[in-house]
Parts: sequence; structure tokens; C-alpha cells
Amino acid sequence: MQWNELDQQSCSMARTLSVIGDRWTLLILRDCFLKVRRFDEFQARLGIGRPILADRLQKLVDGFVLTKVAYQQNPTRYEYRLTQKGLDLHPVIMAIVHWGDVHMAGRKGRPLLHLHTSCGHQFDPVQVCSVCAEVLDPRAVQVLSGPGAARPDSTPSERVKSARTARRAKAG
Amino acid sequence: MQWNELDQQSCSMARTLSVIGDRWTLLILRDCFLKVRRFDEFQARLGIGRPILADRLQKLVDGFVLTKVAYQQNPTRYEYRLTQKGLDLHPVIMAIVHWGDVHMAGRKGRPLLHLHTSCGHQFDPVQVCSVCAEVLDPRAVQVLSGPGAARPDSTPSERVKSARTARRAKAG
DNA sequence: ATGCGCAGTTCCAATTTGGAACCCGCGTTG
DNA sequence: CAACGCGGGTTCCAAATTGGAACTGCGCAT
Repeated sequence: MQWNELDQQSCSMARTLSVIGDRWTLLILRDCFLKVRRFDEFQARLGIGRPILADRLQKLVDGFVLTKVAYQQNPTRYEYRLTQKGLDLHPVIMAIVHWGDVHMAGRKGRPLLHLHTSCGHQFDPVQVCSVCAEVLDPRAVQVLSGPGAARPDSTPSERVKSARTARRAKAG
Repeated sequence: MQWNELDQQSCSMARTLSVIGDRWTLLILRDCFLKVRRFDEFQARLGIGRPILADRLQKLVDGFVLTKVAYQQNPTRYEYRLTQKGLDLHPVIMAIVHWGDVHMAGRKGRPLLHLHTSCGHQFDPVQVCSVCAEVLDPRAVQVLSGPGAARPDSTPSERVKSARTARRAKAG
């Protein structure tokens, strides 16, 4: 499977990763949530190569995660802002950061804290069930195939298996 | 910034990405949550190259996200299972899948549905504040620097800026 | 007219990936 | 007992991606 085939797959994770599943993209998005908006600022904060940064920003714009908004004329310059689709990635970012806080923090503790301005407290993100509001336990979640599930022909696994079989047949 | 410098950074996101921020790693983990445990099964389902799969599994084991458990002797064969640290990635996976369900589903709807066995309903994951249990709105979250924040010397941005300055000085 | 800030693009070298083939231990089959 | 197949990798090379430095282009300030 090539990287660009990912969005063809009938898996929401694979499709999401075709947009955000890149080395740099999530770091760019983290900075977007921290109000970073301009090319050079991203470049300086991340230490990313300029060509790759240009490419990733373009892909995020193409994917409607960011939009370019003119912030001055003569010459016209743009800044990058999260769309609603981009803002909806907030839980993803928070979940990743929280895991890092719990499992990867150094001796000195976590580098950033989150303050919930609605309640005024420092908090952690918690994932709950949209129906019963209970905290989600992985063991209490069953996965069922939905209406958009794979067409029965040619899943990746079948393609690989038949390739193997073909090789063996050829070899023997 | 090289990929292997990521875990040095004082940012929980960067540190997390040093473990899971790879093209394939999240897809491997998705399959782990779907009870896939063996090399060939990962390989067949994902269509990933065998060398890369071997490398990623090894890195996940090194990072204590997966463990190898012997499931037979003669020859001894191992399967890969999530550790507690790995199980803790469940919210990350769910958040990503949910975003894909909302923003990337095809005409036919979402490929997978989630059933909460505790309450018996099909559900979506929702992120709430650990203190007040309100649904989190990105605009209601403030970020503060914590005890593990960057030492004042040599942030990535400063390194890049001084590199730029140095180049200019050299050029001029 | 010269330099500067910003937002990129071009170019080449160094890494990383993809894919096929090969290897190894062991149990089974002929 | 030789060949075969399975599970789980490793080796090797070609192709794609990345990193890094330098260059471009625009208009304003000097």
C-alpha cells in the first residue's frame, strides 16, 4: 500500500491518517492550536525544512483543515488558520498530549498544563460514551461493521495473500 | 530537527510522536485493538512491507507499548500484545477514528460502528473535562507552562534563528 | 539602489521506504 | 530422509521522501 492509497481504504483511521498521519503534520497542528499562524513562525518553532513545511501546509489547506487568510496587502500575505474541520481535531491533539503527559513526561513533570476556563481548574481530558457518559474502557467497546464497510472483494489482506501464493506457485 | 531528536523535546506531543507518530504505527495499533497479534496477520491486513513491519513492532516493544508473548514452543513463536501503556492509547485511536467518521466518511457512511457494552448502545467518543465533566471546547482551554517546560536555553526556534543570523553574517 | 522581512521554490545529498527474494527452525508428508 | 510448508523474520537494491542551504520575488524603509 502506497501512502496515497490510504484514503481509498474503508477505514476511518486510514483515511484520517492520509490527512494528519505524517511526521510533521500533527506538530504543525499543535502549533495551530497554540495560535501560530505564519510560515516563518512555524518554521522557526518546529525546525522543519522549509520545503516540507510548504508542502504540509498546502496539503492541510487542500484537505480543508486549514485556510489561508490574507492579513495584509502589498504584498498580499496569508496566514494559516484552522477551519471547523481543523478545530475538530482538538480531541485528537489533547488525547495525544495527555498520553505523553502520563507516559513520557521527564522527571520534572509535564511541560504544559491545561486550564479549563469554564470551570477554572487545571484538568485532563477524559473520554466518555456519548450515550451514557461513562468513562470509556477499551474492554467495554465492541466494534461492528457499519454501512460503509469494505466491499467484499480485494481487501488488502487478500491481495497480499494471493500475491504470496502466486509467488510460490511460480517458484515451485 | 531529526526524527530521533523528537523525544528530547519538552513537548508531550513531540515525545508521543516519537513513539507513535509514524505512517504505519497507528495502523498497527488500530489492528492491535482489533485483536490482531501475529506478524503475518499484520502484514496481510496492512499490506506493509515486512522489513518495516518488523522494525515498527520492535520499536513498539522497545517503547513498552507492546510485549512479545510466547504462544508456542518448538519453535518458540511470539505474538504481540498491548501493554497497559499501549491500552492507554485507546482514546487516541478512538479520537482519530471518530474524526474520520465525521469528516472523511464516504457516501455509504462510516465503515465501523462502536458499541458500548456497558450501556448497550452504539456511541461516539466524547472528550470531557476531568474536573467538571463538561464537554471540552477548544476555546475554553488555556495552555500554561508546567514544571517540565523547556529550559530557557536553546529552544528549537532559537537554534533556527541563530543559524539564520549566522548564515547572514557569513554571507554579508 | 540597497537592504530587509516574509513566503516560498530549487537543487542536491542523505535517509527512509517498498518489494522481492532469501534464511532459519521445525513439524509433516511422501 | 528429502522436499514442503508455516511462522517470523533479514538482506538487498531501487524508488520515494526528507533535510539543508541557497535562491527568488515582492514591496517597504533607508
